[in-house]
This record gives sequence, C-alpha cells and structure tokens, in this order.
Amino acid sequence: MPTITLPDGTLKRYDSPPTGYDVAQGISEGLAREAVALELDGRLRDLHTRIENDARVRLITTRDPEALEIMRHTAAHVMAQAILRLFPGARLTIGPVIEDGFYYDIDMAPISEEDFSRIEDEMEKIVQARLPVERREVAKDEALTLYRDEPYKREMLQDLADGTISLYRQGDFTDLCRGPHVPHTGFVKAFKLTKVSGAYWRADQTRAQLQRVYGTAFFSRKELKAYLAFLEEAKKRNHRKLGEALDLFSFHEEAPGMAFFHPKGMVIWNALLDYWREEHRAAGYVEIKTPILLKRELWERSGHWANYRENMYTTTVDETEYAIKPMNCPGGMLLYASRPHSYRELPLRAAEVGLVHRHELSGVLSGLFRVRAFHQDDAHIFMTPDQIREEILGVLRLDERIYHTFGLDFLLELSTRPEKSIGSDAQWEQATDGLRAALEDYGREFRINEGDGAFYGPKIDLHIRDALGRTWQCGTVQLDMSLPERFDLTYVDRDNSRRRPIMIHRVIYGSIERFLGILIEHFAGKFPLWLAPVQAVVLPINDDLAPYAREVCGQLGEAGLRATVDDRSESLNRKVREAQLQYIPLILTVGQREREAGSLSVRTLDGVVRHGVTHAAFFERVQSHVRQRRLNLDLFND
RNA sequence: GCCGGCGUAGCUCAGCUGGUAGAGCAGCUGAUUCGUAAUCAGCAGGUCCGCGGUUCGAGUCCGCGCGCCGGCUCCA
Repeated sequence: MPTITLPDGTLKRYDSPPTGYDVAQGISEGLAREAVALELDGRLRDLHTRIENDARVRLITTRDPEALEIMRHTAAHVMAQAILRLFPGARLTIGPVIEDGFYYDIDMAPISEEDFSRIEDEMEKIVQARLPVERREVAKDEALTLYRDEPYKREMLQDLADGTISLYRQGDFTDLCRGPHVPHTGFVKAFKLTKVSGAYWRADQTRAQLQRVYGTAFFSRKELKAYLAFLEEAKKRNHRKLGEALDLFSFHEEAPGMAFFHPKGMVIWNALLDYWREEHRAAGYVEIKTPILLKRELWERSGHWANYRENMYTTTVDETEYAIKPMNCPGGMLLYASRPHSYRELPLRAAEVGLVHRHELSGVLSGLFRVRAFHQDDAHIFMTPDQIREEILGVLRLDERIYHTFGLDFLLELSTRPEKSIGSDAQWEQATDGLRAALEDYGREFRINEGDGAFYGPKIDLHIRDALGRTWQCGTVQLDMSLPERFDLTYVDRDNSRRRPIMIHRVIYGSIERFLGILIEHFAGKFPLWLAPVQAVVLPINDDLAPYAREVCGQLGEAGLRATVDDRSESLNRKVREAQLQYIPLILTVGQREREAGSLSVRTLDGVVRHGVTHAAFFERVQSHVRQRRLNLDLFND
C-alpha cells in the first residue's frame, strides 16, 4: 500500500502500486497527457515505472527542463532506428544528449547532409506511429549474448558493473540505454538533423572513425522554429562574413590562420587597446614588451620545450635553434630577473600585449576565433603570498569593469589541481585557497571545475555571455607555482632575506583577435560609436553642396570624430542605403537648409532622422557619448 | 592531423549526361543633381584553387597537393 508524497506535500494512498502515469491521471487528465517521466525519490525514471513503496514523487511534464533532455535522448533513439532501417549494416555506439540537441555516433559508410531528408522522413514515420518505449532489464550475461554481433555495445557492456542492464525498445528497435525515456515516440514532435561529421570511437584517433550525426528536437514546432531562427541569426552575425562586408580584416592562403587587419579593422583594434591601456594604467599596471623570437634554451628552462613543443614554430639561425613564442611568460621572467627587486615594489603588475604564435592543427582554424598568430592582453603580477587575495580580487574587478563596458555579462569558474601536475600538496592547497578566498570576497557565484587547472597551478576562468546568450571563455587568472622557481625569481624582504615571489598570469580580452571576432558577432557589426571605424559620414544632397559637406567633415575631424564625406554623384537614397549597410552610426545630410541654419540632419542606425540639430548640440552629445563609451545606437534618444 | 562538404570575375552565384565561360552587384566612363535604404546607359574584368593524368577535346572525369566550411581533439 504505497503512500506517495507530491511536491506540494499532498499525500496519496494507493491500494496497489501505481505507475507514474496512474498518479498523473489521478490528478488530472491534462497532467497525464503532458507527463513524460517522473522523479522518484530524487531520481528520474520512466513514467510507467511502478511505484512499489512509499516515495516522494514529482511528475515531469513537457514544461520541465529535464523533460527536454529525456525527450532528446528518445529522439536520438528514433534517429538511430531510422538510420538502421535505411543503412542495414550500421553499428551503433553511443548517442548522448548535448547542449542544443543530441547526436549518435554510428559505425557506417560516410553520409552527407543530402541523406538527412530521407532519414528525417523515416524518423517522422516512427514519430507518427507513437511507438511505446519500453524498458526491460536483463542480466549482464544475457546482454552480452544479445549483443554478440555488436562490438561497440559489447565493449560498453564490459565496462559496466555486473548486475542488471537496461534495454529500451520501441517497435523494431532496441538499444542499450540507462534511460529514462518519454513514454512513446510521439513526444518527439519537432526535430531536425543539423550536421554530420567524423568522430573517433572513444575519442581515440587510433580507433575506428564513426559518423556523428547531430540533431535537435523540441516539444513543439514553435520552439524548433525559434531555435532555427537563432541559428539563422548567428549565421547572419558570423564575424567572417561581417569582417569582409565591413572591410575589417582578411585571411590569405599564404598565411593560414593569421589575420590581416585592414584600416577599418585597425581602428577598432586601436580603440580596444586605447581603452585597455586606460584601464590598466588606472589599475596600477606598467606595460612591457618582449621579443617574439627566443632561443631554445629559454624554452627548455621554462618547460615549454618539453610540454608545448608540438605547437611551437622553430627555426635555426647561425646554427642556433630558436622558437617563436607561444606564450609571453618566459620573456617576462627574464625581464623580472634582470635586476633585484624589493618587497616594496610588490605587487608588480607588468602588462604586455604580446604577439604569440601557436601551430594549431589545420582543421581547427576558424576565422578570428581560432588562429595561429594572435595577441594576448597578458599581464604577469609578481607578489608576496599575503597579497594573493587582494591581487586576484583586483583582477576580477578589472575584468568586470572592462566586460561591462561592452555590455557583456560573465560567469566564473575555478579549476583545481589536475592529475598531471607539479608542486606539493601544501602549495596547491595554499594557491587554490587563495583563489577561492578571492572569489568569495568578490561575492559572485562561481562553479568549480575539478581537476581542470593548468599543470603549474590552479586558475579562474571567466566566460562572457554575448547578445545571443552564447558563452566564450576569454579571461583567465592563473597562479603559477612553476616559473618563479625555474627562473629563480626573488625579492628581498624586510628582514633582508631573499624570497620567492608568487606570480599570476592573467588575460582579460584573451586574444585580441578572438575578442574582436566575438564583439563583431555580439554587436552584429553595429559597433557602438566609440568603436565604429567610421563614426560619421556627411552626405551633400547635391554636388553643389559637396564643398560645404567637406567643410563640415573637417569640423567633425577637428572635434575628434572619425568622419568621411560621400560626395559621389549618386542619389541621396543610394548613399543613405550604403551608409546604413556599413553600419555608420551617424549619417549627416547637408543641404541648403542646413547650410543656412548652421544645423545638421542626423540619421542614426535605428533609422530615425532628426532635422535641425544645431552643431553645438550635436558635438556636445556625440563627444560625451564617445567619452563615456556608451553602447546605445539611438544616441539622440533621451 | 583525421572525417565529410566546398573552391568559377572584387562579392553572391549559374554553367544539363565532357564541346572551349555567363548573370546581378561592385569597378571604370558618361549622362543625371537628387531631402533620407539601390537613377540610367556604355565599357572593362576570368591561369574556372594549383599540379599531374584520362580524352580528339576537361570548369565538368580521375589522382595528388593547397585553402575554406562543419565536426573530432585541444584550447585563447
């Protein structure tokens, strides 16, 4: 006679053990219709699980976040079922749910996106059939017999603990699976296959190459449409397309993975760095610069030769081996060690916008997001152990200031000691506690990423969230317990003893190239005034007014604005259109009326036109907007 | 690096089963002088990614490279 406790505290008594579905129906028909699973004493289970004993029960409906994952897992099964029907020789491996959908790794002949529509058609049939999804539990031996011809499933079974194994069946398809699943395939209402690629069995390059087919699924067509619209929007914002359309940068075969910055791209670049320098000066940093080509022995000493050689570009000059720096730190160490330091100088905050090269695999290159040459907005902070907390806090506050200037929110993550690491337990504990204490002082939520630290120390990562809600890891603060040792860095303490400084590496933009790429997508190419390559364009309404337009443009230049004149013999409509398409934040039209009144007609990127704006009002507004680095594009909108 | 897709004018793309390259936009020239998202006309523009091969003949078929895109792995 089980008694069931519902989330609101209601107790329900049953004469015989009910299933989750029975419970739902006992509450309402609607609930029974929307229920996809249940949570039994905190564990997710199939809806048709029989509840034998007293338990806390929560019904999971299509509105609960867990439901989507459960349904997507079923969707992966539906896809696998469809693929098996169409490609009889295929062998299934694993098919998990991922952030935006699911995938299934299948050992089969390569397929392409052209095969998607027939797989989707087959899936549709399975969904329409509303096949019940049934769980069956068997002994491990039995499962092994069942899967005698499925090498991958056998391998997975071997790794599972002895005991019962669960199988899920829907119609002619059975798969080894932990579950839970939705009650029937009809719940997979709106789905779409998104991409296909190669992936290795167990992510091991020496093992079989599988086909990884990706898909996504939602409970309603509307949600699927919204997701596809999001993908469409992301595609429109693609920084590679916008970078070309706005003439910001380009890539060339002669230097794969290395960006060429055009004049307009450099304007943004410089604006980013001007701002960065302003903030760093205010935060007590000094700036340094170290060479990019350094001898092999330096890299041996720093440990890069042993640990990072694969990614380094090397060369031999006069029979001496050199490497192009993949990181700035060893150079920074030399600079620190070039003279004695007193405790009075610490913390010493040395920033460096360093150009580094890393030989990334050709297949991973991707616009500005993944390149082989990039600039890090690096800094190394040398300090005494009791300064750790305050210094880390200072870095976090600087991160926050800078990200907020771009309208970017961020998430924090603390990564602790990995398996392969150097240093003593005591050192790690001290370092990790230092970071944690700083995070706690800082007061924002943070996630712990166990075992994901660098081999030389723990770190805090900052993930920014862009306008589309996507996150990107940009900032990082890493405590380094190795380099000060290897380079024998010291400072003289108040008691005249030589001490080892603590050092952190940190970046805020991360890679300037990548950060710029993120900003292009974040702003969809519509840069705020302070970053816009061309801030204003002056359009004379006819050729007679061109000289006056040039005069106005000159005044804008004197006021510190980046302005141009479009005095081509084209229609005004055309010039307005082109200026809008270039996302120029201020489109200024001058005609007879403006010349006589000494005013401007101002069009902002929201398409709003304001006539009769006086020069004084214009300059006042625009200059303060730039000075404050404000983000709104409708900058005359009070 | 691996798997799949792609590579035709500055850009976006067309080019059927092999018969010797085409459009729109951009550019140039001229006309038009215009009040807030494309004025009109003419002209010019191509080692069809590269190198080999098959063929009487290759943008099209085959092989090998290179680059780009989507993933795998790693990371900023």
